[in-house]
Amino acid sequence: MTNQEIAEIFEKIANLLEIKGEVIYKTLAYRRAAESIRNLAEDINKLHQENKLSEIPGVGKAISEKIIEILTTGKLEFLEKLEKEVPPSLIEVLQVPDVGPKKAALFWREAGITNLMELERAANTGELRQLPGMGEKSEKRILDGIKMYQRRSDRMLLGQAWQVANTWLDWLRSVPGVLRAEAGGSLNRWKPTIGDLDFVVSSNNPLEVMETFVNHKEVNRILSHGENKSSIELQSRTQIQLWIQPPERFGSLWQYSTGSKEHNVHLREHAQRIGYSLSERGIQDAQGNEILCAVEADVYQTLGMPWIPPELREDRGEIQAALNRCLPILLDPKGLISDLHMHSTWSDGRSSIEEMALAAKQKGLNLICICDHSASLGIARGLNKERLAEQRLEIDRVQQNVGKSLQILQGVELEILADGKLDFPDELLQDLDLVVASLHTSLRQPRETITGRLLMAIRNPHVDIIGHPSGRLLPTREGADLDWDIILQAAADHGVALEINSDPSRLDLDEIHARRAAEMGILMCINSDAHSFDALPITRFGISVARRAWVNPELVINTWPNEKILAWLGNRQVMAESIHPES
DNA sequence: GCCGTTTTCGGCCCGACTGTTTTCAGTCG
Repeated sequence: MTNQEIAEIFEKIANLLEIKGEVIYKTLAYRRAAESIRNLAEDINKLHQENKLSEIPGVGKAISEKIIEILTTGKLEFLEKLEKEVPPSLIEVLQVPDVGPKKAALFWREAGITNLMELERAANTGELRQLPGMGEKSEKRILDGIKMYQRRSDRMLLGQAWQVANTWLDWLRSVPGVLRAEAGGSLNRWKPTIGDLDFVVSSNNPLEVMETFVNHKEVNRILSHGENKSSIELQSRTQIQLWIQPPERFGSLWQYSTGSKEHNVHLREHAQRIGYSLSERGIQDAQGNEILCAVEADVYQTLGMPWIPPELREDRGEIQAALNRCLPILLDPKGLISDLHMHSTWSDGRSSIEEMALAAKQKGLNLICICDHSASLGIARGLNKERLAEQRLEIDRVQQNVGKSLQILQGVELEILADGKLDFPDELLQDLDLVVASLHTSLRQPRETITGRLLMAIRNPHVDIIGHPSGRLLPTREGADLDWDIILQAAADHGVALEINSDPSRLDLDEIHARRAAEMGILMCINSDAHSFDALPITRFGISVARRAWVNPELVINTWPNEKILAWLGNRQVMAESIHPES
């Protein structure tokens, strides 16, 4: 049973209890526990063995007993009983916009509705409007909501979301009356996947700006329209929300809209403890005096702490850290000066080595490494020994052309084969400047097998970096079922760097494991894995993973000067020569 | 059900918007 599966069980309990009408704080407790289990870096089975379940935030006596029951018996009597009381198919009804626990309970108890299909039928026949508190408009809203739910678009990937968002930000900034426009929500926190887009605007003419916003030419439907807040659905099905406050309240608004919800709840609890009340409009002290916050830092300062960077605002300890004045130092988005994994036309890239090098130089990088695929990845036209030798000549030629400000290394993205062997023999590997070893095939092997494959790569002294370690593909394909305790320990023991692959559909290591790796002092490497020259800037997304994972910049080898990287590689080379892998 | 710089009991975040109501409940972020 994985952390994810346990978290889902508690989420389900929370939903069912809410419909049942249990006191709200009990359901909140289950939801909070689910969220912190989802964010755990360590395997919950291990925490159980070590008797540390109650150290998980939000997990007390009752919930840890339930976790133990699930882990030891594979089921939970409490949930089974609950499912007999409240039909679990009602949870789907909760997914419909404007339907929450109270209405779901009303539909179920008063009209016998237990699933989405029955809800739709009741709305179509006009049965819903007969219920107390319901009317014609509510009925129509629910029908629309069901349609929206059924055609809902998947969460967008971060890269695509920023593209769309930048277009909207440009437009918003051109609207008369807009003094400032910024992205809020999960986008501003650089979360790997984004649901809706959130924007915040400062303006002294909110009505006028809102009017322009909801009449934008791409709007399909207006979901809500007020003075401070409006929400629209585009023809593309993307939903956008806009908040507006005057400039003197903009800091509070931006802080509020950036979230996360959990961060804000925790922050408000803290505010309350020290005698303040916090909202998107400002802060009130105990006497009811308003403290206006024009910038976000004012909000945090009033509450007795330094400004917390948005990427940290997930309620994963950042508020306590801020209060203790020990927020982590985060990687500067401009701090990457090398990129050690990119492709070229020599395998499946679309740009020549020269084009990649020129773009890298233009971007201000000091060092790049061309890592085309090794032979066995046939679909990517992987290189063999002979073509690698030819490629070395080409790299030397390009190096001459681009000059000394950019150093070009020759590496390889080495295939870890299904049986755990590496695609190239050691003699070939030792001639390369750098080796990135990656899994691309047979990712669904059982945990022991696939962990063993990766272990063999980590233990090979010629391997410097493990590329996109889990192999996940967002938003759909989960990563391999790795035993992370073993993998991370091996990486630490062998001084191998783990890649944070910047491709928006990978972002792998993910932030959970990157944070754990950082705590263990493991080296990491943020690479573009670019397949064309114009993809080099995507390292910004890899940087966001490192920031969200609290990674100390010193552990990120792309922040090192060339000499330090070359010395690190050199040391590994010496180690490799002194070790006989078979002995 | 959880939790403690006021607490081991008694609290537990805040405001905007909508629709159905004549003052508020429900939902959402």
